[in-house]
Amino acid sequence: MSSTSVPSRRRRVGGARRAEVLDVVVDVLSERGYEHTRFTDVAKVAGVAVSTLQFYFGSRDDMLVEALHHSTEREVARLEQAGNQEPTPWPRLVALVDGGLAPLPIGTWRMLMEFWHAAVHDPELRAHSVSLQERYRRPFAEAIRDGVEQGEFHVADDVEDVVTALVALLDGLVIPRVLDHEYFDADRLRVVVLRQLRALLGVADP
Amino acid sequence: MSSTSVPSRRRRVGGARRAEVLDVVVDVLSERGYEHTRFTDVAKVAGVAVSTLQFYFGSRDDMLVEALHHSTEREVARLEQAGNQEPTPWPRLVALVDGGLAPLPIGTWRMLMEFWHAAVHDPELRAHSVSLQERYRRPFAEAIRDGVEQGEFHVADDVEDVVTALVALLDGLVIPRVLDHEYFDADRLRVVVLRQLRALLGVADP
Amino acid sequence: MSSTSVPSRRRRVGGARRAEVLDVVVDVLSERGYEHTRFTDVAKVAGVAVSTLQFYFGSRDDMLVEALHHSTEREVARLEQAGNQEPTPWPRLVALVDGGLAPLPIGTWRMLMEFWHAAVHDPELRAHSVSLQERYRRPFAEAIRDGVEQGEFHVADDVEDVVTALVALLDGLVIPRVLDHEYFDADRLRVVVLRQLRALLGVADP
Amino acid sequence: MSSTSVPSRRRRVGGARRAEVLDVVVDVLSERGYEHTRFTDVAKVAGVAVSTLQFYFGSRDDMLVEALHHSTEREVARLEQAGNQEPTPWPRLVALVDGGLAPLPIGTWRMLMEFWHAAVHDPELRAHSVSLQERYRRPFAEAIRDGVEQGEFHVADDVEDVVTALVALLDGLVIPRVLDHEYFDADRLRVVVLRQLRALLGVADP
DNA sequence: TATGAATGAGCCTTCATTCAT
DNA sequence: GATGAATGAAGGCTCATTCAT
Repeated sequence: MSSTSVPSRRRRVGGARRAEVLDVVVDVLSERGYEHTRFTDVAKVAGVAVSTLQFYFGSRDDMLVEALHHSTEREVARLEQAGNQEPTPWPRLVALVDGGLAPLPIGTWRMLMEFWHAAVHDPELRAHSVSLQERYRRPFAEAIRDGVEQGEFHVADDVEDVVTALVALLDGLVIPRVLDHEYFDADRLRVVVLRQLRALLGVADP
Repeated sequence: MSSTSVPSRRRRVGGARRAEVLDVVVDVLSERGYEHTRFTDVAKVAGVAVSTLQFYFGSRDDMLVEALHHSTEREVARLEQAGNQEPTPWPRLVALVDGGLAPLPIGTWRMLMEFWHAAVHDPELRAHSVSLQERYRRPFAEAIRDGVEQGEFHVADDVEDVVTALVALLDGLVIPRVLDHEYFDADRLRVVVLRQLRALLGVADP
Repeated sequence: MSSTSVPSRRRRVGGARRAEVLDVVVDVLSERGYEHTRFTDVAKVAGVAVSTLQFYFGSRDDMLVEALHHSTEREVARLEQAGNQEPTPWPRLVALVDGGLAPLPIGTWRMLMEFWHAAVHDPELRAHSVSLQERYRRPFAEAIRDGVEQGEFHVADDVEDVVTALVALLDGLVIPRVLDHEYFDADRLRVVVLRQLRALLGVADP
Repeated sequence: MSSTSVPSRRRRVGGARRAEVLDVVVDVLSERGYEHTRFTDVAKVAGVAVSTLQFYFGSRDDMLVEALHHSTEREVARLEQAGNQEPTPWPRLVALVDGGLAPLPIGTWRMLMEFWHAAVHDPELRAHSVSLQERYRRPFAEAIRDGVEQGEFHVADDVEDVVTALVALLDGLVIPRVLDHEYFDADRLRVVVLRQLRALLGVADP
């Protein structure tokens, strides 16, 4: 649905390079973290002057927030995409789980964490996190509801709560991954998560 | 178990107030976040001079890291404590889950998030996160292993992976809680989590 | 009399809008003050691009100085005009005083103050202030000299000093007016100033 | 009266040097003007670090405003002082006029102009200018009222208006003085001003 | 003629840190 | 043990200016 990105306040300045530079911002941000991303850092990597960044984005905060929006937007879109490939409920759910466990560049997951953290301390980002989470949950919820309606799934609890738990599980797995904890193994976890999910949905083991 | 706190070389100066002030640091830190906690902020709340803080803790980073250690230490201890109250595996697991879902002051959970985030960008903290996570996982792992040995639980996957998933689920639930997302409801989630857990462990529904 | 305005080397580029824009510069300048008038401010009000202003006027200083010249020029012309309407000395003086106390838009008076202030710190403007002041004083001096020659006025001091005092009085009244001090009342002041003037010139009260 | 200077908001920091430095600020300010007085300029002259100035005064604006207050305060006090030396009305008025025409360091007069100019664009300073002007006018008004009561002066207009005119005259003379206009001669002007004043007050020529 | 893109210089401000008391 | 004075380093921001179109 409406992937029509950010209705940002500025964004009527800058030439073609602006878009490229924004991607650089995302990279640097995921690398250094919100609070440690200086104009200088981005400027150096992007090969533009600091004042050019300000010309493009306004303030440092505006720049970082736009990068945060941009990248989270992209992730949600990626997930929605993943879900749309499969027509039937269970394979669709599996695809969604795989989307949440995919071996993407580590920066992707760090960015997520940056977003959560930044949102804790910034009301505007927190508000965005609400709408973002809604969109993030929707594909899961729809797949489960479809499965229930088609008699394929049998859920004892409220679907929303199941989604909350499922998403929390995927989000929670981001943490050991980003912190590079040894015990984390995406492939083995995938098995566990899916087994757990089958149990919750009353789907027979394969 | 060795609660050998703070393995650091940090000094041990300052009078009795030092301990009180450290608690203030924790509060301010959970409130403002690592990067936004200035000496001034703490000084104001604690009612001491900035130079006093430096006298107590050394540098700003030393102060914050000590606060991070202090509070995470406390949380792990709390969990170990919770597990020790119950003698049999399943009630012990339930107690541990309840420990992870407890309606503690929101600052407790924010602190956890601060820790994760800070650890991403600080090697020393990352190292600490490894040992901390080990201790955090242990009570869960032990309870499950006990249950398996006693024939009470039947686990299809590696126990460590089950623990990873379980802890990830609890950690992942910290996020909507801290971000104050509406759909989050600890009580209902508790039911879902426990049902999920029973399914994984082959424990009959109550 | 030579109204040889703007003795500057400043360029003469730009279309018909240039003149209109110059008036905008005057307005903005009187509103915001010399030091706080940015290209951006003028551009916004004039509805043109910043680079257009630079195209018209050159540098920021050039623009502002030209505006200062333009507006002071206009004021002096207004005064000369006022003096020329009346043929006999005393009515002419009265007209000049009225010109100095006229209820013009407040911007007019603020501009005067801007000019004084700017001239203090800019040698070129200071030089201009000298020639400007000369022309400003002249109508007063001529009227008084005429009155003396015609035996209508009797002056004990040097006429130039009388003019200095008279102009200082009018200029000094600009200050409470611009600062919007309550005690300032142009009508009542007019009576006082004229009485004072009659006393100095030995003119009988009406 | 109540020369109990500024009830400033900060001012509880800084050692003994603070007072000395404040005088430096006044000097630099009168020399360079409000808008062109940088921290750097003051720091260089005062021989302290920029951050020391900020430690003393807070922001650049706070520093300059305090300097403005400080110096205008001093001037008003000087005038009140001058008036208090003479017991009888006319000599007292003469002393006040002399105070307004005194050959003080040019910085004193430039400062006055800075103050007027700054007050035009800063509401807080404008408010201060009101109270300051009140105190500035008072000695003049009291001397005149005393003279009237003692039958020494005979005033046709409202005393306040006479004061307005007199102060305006003195203020207006600051302009050519600061702009260093050639025709300005304090001694000769003094004669004119006093003659004018005598005429207004019905005092016989000496 | 008129303008948007891009940039560099200059300055304020924040903040941790050092030092003397 | 505890604190105030003083400072240097670093970064964000404003703004005029240059350049290509």
